[in-house]
Formats: sequence, structure tokens, C-alpha cells
Amino acid sequence: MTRSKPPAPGRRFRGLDPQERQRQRREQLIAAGLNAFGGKGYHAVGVREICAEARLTERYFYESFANREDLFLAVYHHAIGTIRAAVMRALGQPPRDVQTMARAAVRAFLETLRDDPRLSRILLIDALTVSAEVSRQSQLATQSFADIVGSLILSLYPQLPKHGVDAQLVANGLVGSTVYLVMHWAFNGFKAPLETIVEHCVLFYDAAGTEAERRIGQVAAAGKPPPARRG
Amino acid sequence: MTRSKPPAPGRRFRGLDPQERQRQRREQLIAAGLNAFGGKGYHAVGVREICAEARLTERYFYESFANREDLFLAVYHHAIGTIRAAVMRALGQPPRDVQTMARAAVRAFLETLRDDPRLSRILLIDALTVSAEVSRQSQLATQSFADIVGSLILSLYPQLPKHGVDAQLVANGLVGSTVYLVMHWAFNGFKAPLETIVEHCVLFYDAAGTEAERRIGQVAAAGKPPPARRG
DNA sequence: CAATGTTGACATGAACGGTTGTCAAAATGT
DNA sequence: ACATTTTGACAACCGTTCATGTCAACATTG
Repeated sequence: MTRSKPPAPGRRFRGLDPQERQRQRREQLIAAGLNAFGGKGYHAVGVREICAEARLTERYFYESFANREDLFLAVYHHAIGTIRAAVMRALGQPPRDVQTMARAAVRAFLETLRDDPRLSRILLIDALTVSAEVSRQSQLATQSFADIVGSLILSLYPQLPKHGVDAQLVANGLVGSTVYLVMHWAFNGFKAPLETIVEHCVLFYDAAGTEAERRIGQVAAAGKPPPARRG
Repeated sequence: MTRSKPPAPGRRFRGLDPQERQRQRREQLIAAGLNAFGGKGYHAVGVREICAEARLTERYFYESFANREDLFLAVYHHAIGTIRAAVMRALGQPPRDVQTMARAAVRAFLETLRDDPRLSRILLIDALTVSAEVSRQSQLATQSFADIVGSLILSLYPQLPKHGVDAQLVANGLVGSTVYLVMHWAFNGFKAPLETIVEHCVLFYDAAGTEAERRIGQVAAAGKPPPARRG
């Protein structure tokens, strides 16, 4: 019973290794999922439609993903990665003052969402209603952003807790104002100029800083610029 | 062809008129929908489950609603009405200064959501993913709240537009911070004391006011209290 | 009690999505 | 050229949900 030709479990096809081909298929499916989910919403898209968009058949769907929710999770993490990369790139510029860095981070966030509106739907809307597990992960991801902001606030104004102000709640509120402004901006087709939204987002960060100083009783923290006059 | 006994299309049952019985059934279904949708989410609840919860059969469901989305819309408007009533009642107290009224409104908002956590899910999460029509109506409802805040800001600081600040965007950001703080609060089981959340919500309103004054260049608006020190 | 409106339990059928399986054709290495 | 893997198109199965329909039992009025 010796097999003269042992089966070659993995042949090169189209000049690509099996793993590489599977990786490509997986990416195609994620791209198709981003498109479909981001366009019509998770609950309005079926596996068949995703496969058609990816130019693949159902078999390859279940080769890479256990089910539709599993694909969404991958799409979601892809989207998170896109945002994170953009923000990190903005923050990786030569060190500057806090206000400038915050502005750059917010601008990168808004630019990324405007340049790919599908991300907004994935990250801000669908992530909450796909399943309990996904919404939990979404909460954690957003919370990690908010935690960074909270730590920053606390490092700038360490005495805040002594004055009854919870830096983490302030951070959550700031994230909320930013997210909501973005949602509104996106919902109206990104008609308003990006810089207008950026300025109004950072307005809240400035305002929170000033309010923190008021609560603490000190006059000014390091690096706070004078009121922005434009003209 | 005279009918000796013309059919009586509407007999009293249980001492109730047909319309009254139907009205009760409709209310039962809305209550059941609030319970089911608010507990497990719109997309995880079917018509059968709602009917079982309402102690009614499918026939009576389609007697009052065209489909599941139609019921959700009714539940949504019911929830909005509950919130609106609570806020209006809080604002209907003897006239006071702006800060006190804002605090009372926010407190009423938070109390209502805490006392009925199902409202949070209906209003803040599911409303965005049921259908395009529902999310449109949800946007309009939230916007009407934000518009009130925006008008208030503009009346307090009429010169804001001259300084490059859009009162409507500020209002949206404030609504966003409040909504997000509530969402976070609700998601963690309302563990934090209500007053803590209230105070941090109004913190943003205070902060926005101070920031508006900074941008305008004036020193203080009417009625702004000194920084809140707590003992 | 009889007549009839009313109700509840359940059946039914269409439609849909998820998931697995079949099969022939295309592509590839030897 | 051949054997074999890979691929695509599609069928099929299963379960679910929506939406409507059927029918007997019940309640109420006269």
C-alpha cells in the first residue's frame, strides 16, 4: 500500500503559496465586509452578498470565518487599526505642546473617517448592535482611548480628584463630544469644512482644561495659549 | 332581504368598548416591545416573543402594527415622550437661573434613564440600527434637543458667531458629552452615584460657557457661580 | 339558553439566511 | 499530456421568522 505519488497538499497556484492565497481571500472578504457592512449596516447584509462582493463563494467564507459575526469582528479590528495608525502617525511628529498634539490627533481622526465614511458606520453604530461580545469589545476599545485622555488630564492637573472632579469622567465626556460631533458631521455628508469640526472639538478640550483650572483654583497650566482669535 | 338581527359590530366585552380593548392591546404590545427591545435589543427579538410577553397572539400584533419596525417606532416615540415629560417637568419648576435649570434638566434625564434602563438601549443604541427611517427620526429627535441648547447658548452669547464659534456645534458637542457619559454610566450598571454623573455633565456646560466668554473676550456672563468647592 | 361577537391556540406557507455538500471545469507541476 | 489540486457555480438542507388563516372554545347580550 505504498503510495507512488504522495499527495502534494499545497500546490503553488497563480505563483502563490496556499497560505498566501488564503490570506488574499481573507483580505478580500474583509474588504467586502467593510464595504457592505459600512454601507448598508451589519443587519442588512448576508453572507451571500458579502461573497458576491468579494468575488468568492461561500466555501471560502467559512474557510476564514466561523460566521458573519466573526467577519464583522475582523472588519471592526481592521477599522480600529486604521484609525489607530492615523492617530499614531499624527502623534509621532516631532514633540510639541499638548494643544497642538490634541489638535493633530483629532484632525487625523476626522480625516480618516471622512476619507472612508464606511468606518464611521462600522465603528460608531453597528459595533454596538452586532452582538453582546462585539459591543463589549467596542466599549473596551473606546475606553482605551478615553483612558489615554484621562491619564493625560490627570498628569496635567493632578489635584483634580481633590476637588471632586473625576478625570476619567471628564475624559469620557470629551470623547463623547468628539464622537458625537463626528457622527453628526458624517450623517450630514461631511458638508462642513473639516477644520471647523476640528476647531470645535478642541474647543471642548480647551474648555475642559480651563474648567479644571477653575476648579483647582490655579490661574493657568503650562502651555495654554491665549483665546483663539481669528480674523 | 331584511336581516332580522343586524350584526352588532362591536359588542361590549369585559365592560369595555371595542376601541378601548384595542387600545389596551396596543398598549400591552408597546409595553412588551419596550421590555423586549430594551432588554435584548431590537434585532434579537421576534414578533412571537413580543406577543408572548404581551399575553397576546400574533393576530393582535398585526391588528395594531404593520410589522416589527412599526412597533419599534411606537416604542421609540413612547420612550421619547417619557424623557420629554421628565425634562419638561424639571424645567417647569419656578424660574431659576440657567445653571440650576440645566442641572435640573440633566438630573431628570439621568434619573429617567436609570429608573428604566430599557430606555437607554431603545433611545441610544437600537434607534440607530433598526432602519434608515428610524435612525432618521432618531437623529431629528436628538437634534431638536440640541437645537434648544444651541438657541440657549446663542441667546447667552450672541457674539459667538463673530468669533468663529458655531453655537450649534457647541450644543451638539455638549449633547454628545452628556449622552456618552450616560451611555457609559448605563453600561456599567449605574454603579456611580447619580449626582456624580450630573455634576460632571454640567461641568461641560459650565466649561463651554467659560470658554465662550474667553473667546468673546468678556469677563463673565450673568449668574455664573464661583467654582464649585465641595467639602 | 341561544346567537354571535370575541378570543386564544395553533397551523400554514412563503421567504430568507446560514451552512454544508456536490460536481465539473480550470489551472498547475511533473 | 496527465494526474491532481484548486476553484467556482450552485444545489440542498435546516432552522427561523414573518404574516395570514383556521377553528374551536369562550363570553356576553338578549
